[in-house]
Amino acid sequence: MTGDAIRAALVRRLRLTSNISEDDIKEIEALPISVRQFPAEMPVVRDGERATDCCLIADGFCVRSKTIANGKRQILSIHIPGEIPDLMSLFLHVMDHELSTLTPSTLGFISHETLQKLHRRAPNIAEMFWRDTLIDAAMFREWIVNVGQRPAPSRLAHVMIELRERLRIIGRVDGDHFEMPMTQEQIGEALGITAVHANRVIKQLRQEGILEFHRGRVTVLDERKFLELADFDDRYLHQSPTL
DNA sequence: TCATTAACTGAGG
DNA sequence: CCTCAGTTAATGA
Repeated sequence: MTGDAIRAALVRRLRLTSNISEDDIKEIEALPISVRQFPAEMPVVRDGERATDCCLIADGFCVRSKTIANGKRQILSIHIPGEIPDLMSLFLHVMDHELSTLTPSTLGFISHETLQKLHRRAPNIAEMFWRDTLIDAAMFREWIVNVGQRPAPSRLAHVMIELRERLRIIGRVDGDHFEMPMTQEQIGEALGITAVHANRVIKQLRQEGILEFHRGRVTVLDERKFLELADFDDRYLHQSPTL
């Protein structure tokens, strides 16, 4: 995949989630990007590392996570093509968590220097990145509520629906199914439960006729029950651009 | 390797 | 007594 295709992934998302102008699109299309391929389950930026670039996902799924002293890992967020998961490293240079791939991924790296110059030159783009970062924080608040307060089946349904609604924006929901390329171990790490319990929860949703989950693909069988279980309100995603 | 399930255990309501 | 969830272990795809 070329730099052009990677910039296109970002532009596509910004067109759908913000009021980006044609001039600003030209700015983004002129950004120097270095492209790198990563295999599945590979760290991209490690906890404690000093980042010099921000990472734009062109293709693949990534997660942000933290690992505690006893080795247990908490997955904090899931990221999809068109997103810049470590945008905050532009101002918080030393990573306080890890970014890693879930699937083989094509990533574009934009230097902090380039982005800082862009911020000064194009305040509208700076505002869009501000907005992205605030939405990121809103998603973390929702994640905390999810893991801290919802029962496990609702936790799973909520994470699934959030992922689906974000995939929908980039045109990656196909009818009643969408990709969630995670093992049950990883789902457990996202929900704060063991892999065995994640399996029990999936089994329960399957038996209740709500969904099917197989090889990283979710198929929704009963949308009404699914929504009710997830207790999902998309307000926190702030999807429509401010008008 | 990952998914599945049973059996047992304990916390907590 | 019931539900939820961790642990362990066996087995299947």
